[in-house]
Amino acid sequence: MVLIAAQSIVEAEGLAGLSARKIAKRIGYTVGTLYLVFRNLDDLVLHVNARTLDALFDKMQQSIQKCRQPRTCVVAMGRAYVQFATENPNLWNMVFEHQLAEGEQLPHWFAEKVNKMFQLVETQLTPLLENQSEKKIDLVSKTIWCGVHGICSLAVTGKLDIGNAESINVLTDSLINNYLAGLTMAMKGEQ
Amino acid sequence: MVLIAAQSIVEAEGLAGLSARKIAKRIGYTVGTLYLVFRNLDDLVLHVNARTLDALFDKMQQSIQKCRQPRTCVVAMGRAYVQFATENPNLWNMVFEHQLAEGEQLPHWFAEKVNKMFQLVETQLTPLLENQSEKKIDLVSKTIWCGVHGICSLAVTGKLDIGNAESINVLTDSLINNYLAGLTMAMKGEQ
DNA sequence: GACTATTACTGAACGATGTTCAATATTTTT
DNA sequence: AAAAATATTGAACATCGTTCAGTAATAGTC
Repeated sequence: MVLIAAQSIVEAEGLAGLSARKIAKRIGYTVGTLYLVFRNLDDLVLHVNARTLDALFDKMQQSIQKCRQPRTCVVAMGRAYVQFATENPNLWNMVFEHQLAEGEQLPHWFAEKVNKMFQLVETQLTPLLENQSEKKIDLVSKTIWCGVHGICSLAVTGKLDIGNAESINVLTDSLINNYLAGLTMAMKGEQ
Repeated sequence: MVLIAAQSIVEAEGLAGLSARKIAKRIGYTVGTLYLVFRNLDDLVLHVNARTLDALFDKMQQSIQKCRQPRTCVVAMGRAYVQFATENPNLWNMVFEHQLAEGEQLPHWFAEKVNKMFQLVETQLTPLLENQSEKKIDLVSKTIWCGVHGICSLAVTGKLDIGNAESINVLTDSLINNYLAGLTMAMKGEQ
């Protein structure tokens, strides 16, 4: 209940519009009750973010059902990521906007969710980088995903004038396709 | 005075640690005075961010003094961007973390500063993409810069376990070099 | 059904936040 | 010295996250 209420507030008003009293009012309870369910607001936000990551993971998994080649699968996942971010800007943004207080650190189950998503990318990339070390595969998937994330990030927050929704896809396609092209070319050169 | 005080607070404690009263105390004034200088805290943060962008621009401009080839210049700028972000994580982070209230929108002089930085990248890329349209050059420079930004963003905020400082440079180099390699290959194929 | 133990929830309180503005102090001009 | 202009204050307001003694509701036991 709390999470659903918090989620809909964030969807409408972003992290800045979220407050304990607003959540409580929406579910018909008082503020104190929230602190019987969650340690504090940080903890609550973390759990909303967990749901967002789960939803994002599902979208990305769905996106690779119909593709055959590894390269097109990675592009499909990139587009799924972009689509999710642009369709749920406030929820997606909060995952990265939110920072824990000085002493605190991310719980392990949160890092695991992020890792699970990376596995998805790595799995697709592995056949493309068959005779490469695991370290190299890790490097490549992180590079690609950081890149896609950067495009989303600047587009969604409006810090960079990227243009309409389609031009975000153009950037993403360009990034993934050319990067992978350059990479496979470099691999052939090594052999 | 206000900006310098605010800057040093953000450097030490991040945007979350910044408050009007804390700035006032540091410069020996009371809160009210701040509102005679800036419209509100958003406005103040915007001006701190402007200084950060100026400093970043300088670093990037310095970084291309010693390079000859366009490709190595772009890599040098990427590394300069990464270095600045990792050396000034809180200041750099605030530029992207901070969001204006619902109705407000970024002043034009802020967008211009961002644009000026992009010009730097585009200028370096132009000789590499000689017979390409301006639109294409724009696409390429945005793709590269979004990518580099994504790497920095996830590394600095700690959302993704990237490892030591040097491995960020490895990611950046990999991104730029392979992307540009794939791109120039595709261009040759077209001719 | 009456009594107890357990759980669920309240709402007032605390300190800190951004923001405003009448009142006061300081400086400059006449 | 008086007047005008500028600079600064500090108390007030609404809102925020967070806590916790106290009350209400439920479940369990005899």
